[in-house]
Parts: sequence; C-alpha cells; structure tokens
Amino acid sequence: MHVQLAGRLARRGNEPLGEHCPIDVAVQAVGTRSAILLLREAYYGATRFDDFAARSGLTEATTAGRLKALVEQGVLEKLPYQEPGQRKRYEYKLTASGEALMPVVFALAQWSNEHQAAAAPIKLSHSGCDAPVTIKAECSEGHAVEMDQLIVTS
Amino acid sequence: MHVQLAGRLARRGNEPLGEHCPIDVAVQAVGTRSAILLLREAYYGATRFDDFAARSGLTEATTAGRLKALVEQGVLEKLPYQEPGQRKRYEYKLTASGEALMPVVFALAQWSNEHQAAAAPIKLSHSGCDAPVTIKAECSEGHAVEMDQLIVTS
DNA sequence: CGCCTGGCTTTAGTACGCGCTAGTCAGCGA
DNA sequence: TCGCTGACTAGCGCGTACTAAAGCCAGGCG
Repeated sequence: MHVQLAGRLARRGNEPLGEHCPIDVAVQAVGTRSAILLLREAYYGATRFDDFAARSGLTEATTAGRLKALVEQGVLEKLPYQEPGQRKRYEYKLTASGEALMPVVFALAQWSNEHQAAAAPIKLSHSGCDAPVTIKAECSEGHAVEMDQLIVTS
Repeated sequence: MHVQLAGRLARRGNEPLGEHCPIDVAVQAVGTRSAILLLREAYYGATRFDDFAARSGLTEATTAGRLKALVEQGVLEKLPYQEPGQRKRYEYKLTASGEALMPVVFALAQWSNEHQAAAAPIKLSHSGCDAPVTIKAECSEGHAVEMDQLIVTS
C-alpha cells in the first residue's frame, strides 16, 4: 500500500528527485541525532547551555556546535537574559520553526513506543481532557487520512 | 513554550535520559538520510531494487546496505515474486512498522514546506474530499493539541 | 587578588555514512 | 555458449558526527 501521486510526481520516470525535495531538505537540516536530542530537551523545557548538554547526554563540544547550527537555521534563538545579581547569560528558546518540528519528534517517539522493543515508552496526553494523543495525518474536514487515501502533488 | 512533564520525567534532575528514550531509539534506527529517502520512495510506490536506487539518487551500494538494514529492523520485508516468463526476483514492501513511519516522513516534508526556503513544496490532500492534509498532534476526543497542552508521562 | 562557575573552544582521535569503481552471480534470450 | 540484465557485494577513500580531555574567558564573590 502506498500514496497516490499527482502532478509532476505522477509523471516521473526513474530520475532522482534531487535536493529540493522537502523531505531531503529537512533531513539535511535536522537529521542528526544531536539535533533531535536537543530539540527533545527544548520541548521538555531546557533553555540553558548546561541543561542541554547534561540532559541530552551529548558532550559540551557537540552541544555547542549543534546549538549554534540550530540558531543559524532559525530553529532556536539565542537571547540574553539577566537574573538579578548575576551576570548576563544566554538562553536558547524555540522559534515558530522549532515548534513546528514537534510532530516530527513525537512521531518518532510514537513509532518506537509501538514498534521498537528496546524503547521505554512515553505516554502523550491532552491537558484539556486527559485523552491520549497521537500524531497523525488529518484533512481539514477532520478525517483521519490513511496512506492509501493520501494524494501527494508535486 | 514547552510541554508539561509528568511521572519520572517531571522529577528528573539533570541526568541524561539514556538510550531507552523512544526518540533516541527511533533516531538510531532510521535516522539516516538513506533510510528516510528509501522510505519516501516506498511511500511513492517503489518496490524493486533498481527503482529504489535510481529514484532515491543513492548509489546501489548504499541502497543495498540500507535496504538490508531496514528489512532486518522489520520496516520493510523482502518477498520473492515471479513475473511470467521471468526469473524469480525480490520486491521490498512496507510492513506495518514501515507504514507507521509515515507521519514522521511527511511531518518532515510539511516542516520544509513552511520553514525552509530551499524546498520545492509538495501538497498533501485527501482522496476522499480533496481537502488539504496536515500532520499534527490530536487527542482521541478530536482536539488538536498544541505544545503547551501536551502532557508527556514517562 | 585569586577562585569558581557558566559557557563555551580547541585538539586529537574514532566511527560511520556515503560515493565511486569494480567484481560477482543467476538465469533468460540469441 | 555467450552475453546481457537485475541485483547485488567488496574495497577504498573522503567528510562529517561524535567523544574525551583540556584549555579559555568573563564576571561575581571571598
């Protein structure tokens, strides 16, 4: 079972899609373990360098390099802040672009929960009604969309 | 803005989550460019080795190695088939586990569509009603769940 | 003045992803 | 029997991700 193709994608022969494919672009941008783990910690509430490094389990060198790259890509922003009686520090906060990656990260978690025995599952629920939460494809009419009902147009 | 934590996650100090975190497990399993591109082609309808290699733009060596790994992980299955008058061949088909990765892959596409200028957007729509499709978090009551309404329990 | 802490940078080294080229093997068709 | 095609496998080399350990720097505090 697969999706339905329309537009240029339907007429494609066997050529590769090239580097403008949005899936490829996204993988090249945030497709490293360090980027995903730092995003995880950002969603879990980290904002300071040391918290990111310690909680992600990455080394400080990797953390510094990846945080800088994520800031350059606009996924995080680096803002100065000052606690009273302390010197100036920086915090890393999610931008709209960074928040838009949430479905990616939690869809990965959801997949491991269900299909990877090695994972210790996490539970997602809605603070409004306590109902379980899933990441899924849905159309604007509110229908859940399975793979064979999805049309991809180039 | 971030999610709300409950259970062990809420009580955590600054320890790293370790290798049982489902997000980490998933990244280690399918977090390479070649795996994602091959999954893309599987969703787009590829089943034969040459199609995977040519359409993904990966070399045959990389394609062979990654397909084997995906089969070992249960994301794809390798099945013999025989066209009349042809010799026996193999095709690679998505398993339930592989189909469950669909939200991950299209959430990546959706993010690039909106936040990466270098991407040539693809459009997702529903074959039932033609309405546009998005990948998002939703609770079983049908409420769309934003980041600040999401509870993550370890 | 000198220590300590937060926030990095540097250096050195390992491992792996991926590309390129070449070689292999099975079986159909000529 | 020979070659061709589909489906790989093997070997080499580059670049990057990541680790570990050490060093650096600013500023508040003793």
